[in-house]
This record gives sequence, structure tokens and C-alpha cells, in this order.
Amino acid sequence: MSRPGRLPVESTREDRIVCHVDMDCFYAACERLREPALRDEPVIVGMGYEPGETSGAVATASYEAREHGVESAQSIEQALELLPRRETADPDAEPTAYYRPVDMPYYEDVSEQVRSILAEYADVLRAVSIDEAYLDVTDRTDWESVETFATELKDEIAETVGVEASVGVAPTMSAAKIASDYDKPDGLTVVEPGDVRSFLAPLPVAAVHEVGPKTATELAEMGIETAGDLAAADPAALADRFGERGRAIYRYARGEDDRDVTPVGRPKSLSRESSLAPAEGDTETVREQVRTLAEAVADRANRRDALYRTIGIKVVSPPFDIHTRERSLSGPVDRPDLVRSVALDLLSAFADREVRKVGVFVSGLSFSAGDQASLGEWDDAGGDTETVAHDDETATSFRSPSGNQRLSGQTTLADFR
DNA sequence: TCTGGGGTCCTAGGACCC
DNA sequence: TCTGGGGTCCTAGGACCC
Repeated sequence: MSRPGRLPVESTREDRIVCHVDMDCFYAACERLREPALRDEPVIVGMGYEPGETSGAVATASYEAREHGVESAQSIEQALELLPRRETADPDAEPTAYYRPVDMPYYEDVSEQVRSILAEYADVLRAVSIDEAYLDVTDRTDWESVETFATELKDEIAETVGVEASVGVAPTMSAAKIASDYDKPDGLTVVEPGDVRSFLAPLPVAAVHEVGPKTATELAEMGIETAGDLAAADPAALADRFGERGRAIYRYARGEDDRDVTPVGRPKSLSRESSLAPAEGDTETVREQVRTLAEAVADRANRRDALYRTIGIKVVSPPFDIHTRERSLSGPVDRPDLVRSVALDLLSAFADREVRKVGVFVSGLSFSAGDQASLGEWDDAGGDTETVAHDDETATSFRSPSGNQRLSGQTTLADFR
């Protein structure tokens, strides 16, 4: 229903019902699914805790482990100090935890089961990650019955799959997300349209979408501590300081969020990266690591039927300086050898830098090899690609920094001027 | 918070085109 | 020869999210 003086599209948005479903400690829950003895025990899923392994991080800690200060993204050394491994520690002396390695294929299996239930409850579903999704359920329920609706959804996940979810319901994506976090684990929070602003007001600014640590610190300097403060701030001042994001966080804090629930599209880039132990930072080890990563990225792209037009690297050097270098090709390719040679070439800019982490990525992705043939465009431009393909001296086969070789065989606006 | 891996979007300057 | 405006592409860095 459009009210007088309102655009129909806007009133439609206000009447939306968005569910955010967030699986509780998902990796740990999956481990408990196949190993019931882990129930009610501290469980830490992560990498790097085996003897001989040098680094790693906590991917997920169960609530029992969190009570002892273990958190996601914490280094595994810290976690082991707080909670030693059950198998090796003196069981009477101190609290301990079960450690399990990350097993993505298994978690993806479980996630797929959950997703197929979610798909029954919504026409539109956005799977944000392996353990999180937004559902637009506007056409499936209303504000009077949405609590029952969401309870049924939670129950079905628990009974059918055997894992718990927290659900937030609100008229916008960002409010629904915060609502799902409000009463974890196994929570259900419904924020009706009129209540969004007052629901958000007392929360710290960091709870607002797109407010991370940097922005939260800067906001605090401006005297803005809560979402309510942010909602009452001067939007022009926020825009001055934070650009477009300043306007966005102002609106989110006020409960305004235009984003529609849409399925996630194709990836824009693919990457692989890995950390190196301090002793591994020498040039040849880093180059070897880059070769391995390049191969893995090319393989990932190939398996997804993706062609790439840009190849890049990321180098992290102490203390935590992130550098990137990238190079664009004249046309999309599937060329593992090029990924490797370009990545190594780009790496040479960091020859005398200490490296604690390296990554290789490809971007400028195009997926429709078939489409491209049918479009005929890259058949014509194939000369470009062939140039790249047949050129061992890769340096000469790239586009000049701004040269637009791609248009050379096509009719451009210039022809009409 | 001394920091793992995989992503997204925005900003800003320079080169180049018409 | 100098100047101008509008636009795209490329690259590097920054911040954020899960």
C-alpha cells in the first residue's frame, strides 16, 4: 500500500520482512554433529595446533571455550595457553578443550542441508557465507505470525540437520543482522518496523554495518559512541569525514537500509594466500610459495570456468603493511603459466622486503566461455588473446598502462565523430 | 587483538581518448 | 599552440565483512 506522498517502492521496502539466519558456532556445531561426545565440552576448531605446526588461528570456539577467553581469529598459541588440549593436558589440573582441524568439505555439506531448508521458507535467499543467510519472507508471513514462522524454521533446522541457528527478523537487512546477534545462541529476535530506531539506539557504533575498528575509533573522537549518537549526528559532517560510507552508516544507524535481498552473484576475484613462518621469509622460499599459490588460484579459476584478465599479488611485511601489485592483460585468459610468471615478476618489486604473508589473485573475471563465443566479440579480439598466449616474453604482451587495444577491431564512437 | 584466509567496495591520481 | 570538459581504464591502498 502506498501512502500519500510516498513513492510506492519506498513503502514496499518498509513493509518488507527480512530474516537473518546465523548458525551458532557453526564449525564446532558440525564437529559435534559427527562426534556427540563433544557436546557441552569446550571445542576449538582451527589450524596449527599440531606439534610442529608454527602458526594458525581459531576458526570457531564453542561457547564453553569462549567462557575461558578463547575467540575467533585468535592465534592458536593464545588459545592453547588459555585452554590446553584435552588429550595432552593433566585433566584434573586445569580446564581443557577439544581441538579439531577445519574440515571445509564437511561443513559445506552440512551448510547445504541447512540451505535447502531455508529455500523452502523464502522466495529470495542470499547466502552470505557458509553459516549465514538473509531471507526475504515478505510474501510468506506477516508481522503478527512471523515469530511462529521463524520458530518453525529454527526447529526444522535443529530437527532435520541437528545444528542450532539464531534468527533475527526486521524490515531491513542490517537490522535483521543485528537482531540475529542480539540473543545468541539459539535466539530469536523480532524487531517490528516502528521499533527499529529504538532497538538500535543503545548499541555501540561498532554494531552498525560498515563500522569497523577504524571508523569506530574515529567516531569516538567525534563523541559518537552509540548507534543513537550516530543517528543524531550531522550527516554532512559524517560525509566530510568518511565519504560515501559516512552517509551509509548514518542511514543504517537510523534503521534506513534500501538494500534488497538478492542472491549472491558471480565472484569478482579469486585468490589464495598463506602465511610464512619468520624463518621462511627468504627470497627463494617466498618465490616457491608464490608458484604454489599461483597454481592453486589458476586451478580454482579453471574449476569454476572463470577466465581472468588481471593477475596480482599481495605482500604483507612487518609489522603489518599490506602491498598489492597487479597487471592487466589484453584479454581474458585461462593460463596457469601466465599466473605464475606474472606473479613472480610482480614479486620482484619486493625482493629485499621481509615477507610474512603472500597471496596471489586473479580478477577481471568472465565466466561465459560459451557466451563469449556466441557473442563473437572475443573471436575477433582473439588476436589479442593469442598474442598473449604465444608470447613467452610476457612483459610485452600486456596492455600498455592505458592503451585500449581491445577496441582496436571494433567500431567506436570516434568513428562517428 | 600483535593478526588466518577469502572476499567486496570505495577512493584517488595518472594516462589517455574525444 | 594552448585550454577545457567529460569520460574510461589502470593501479595501489584502505576499510570492511564473514
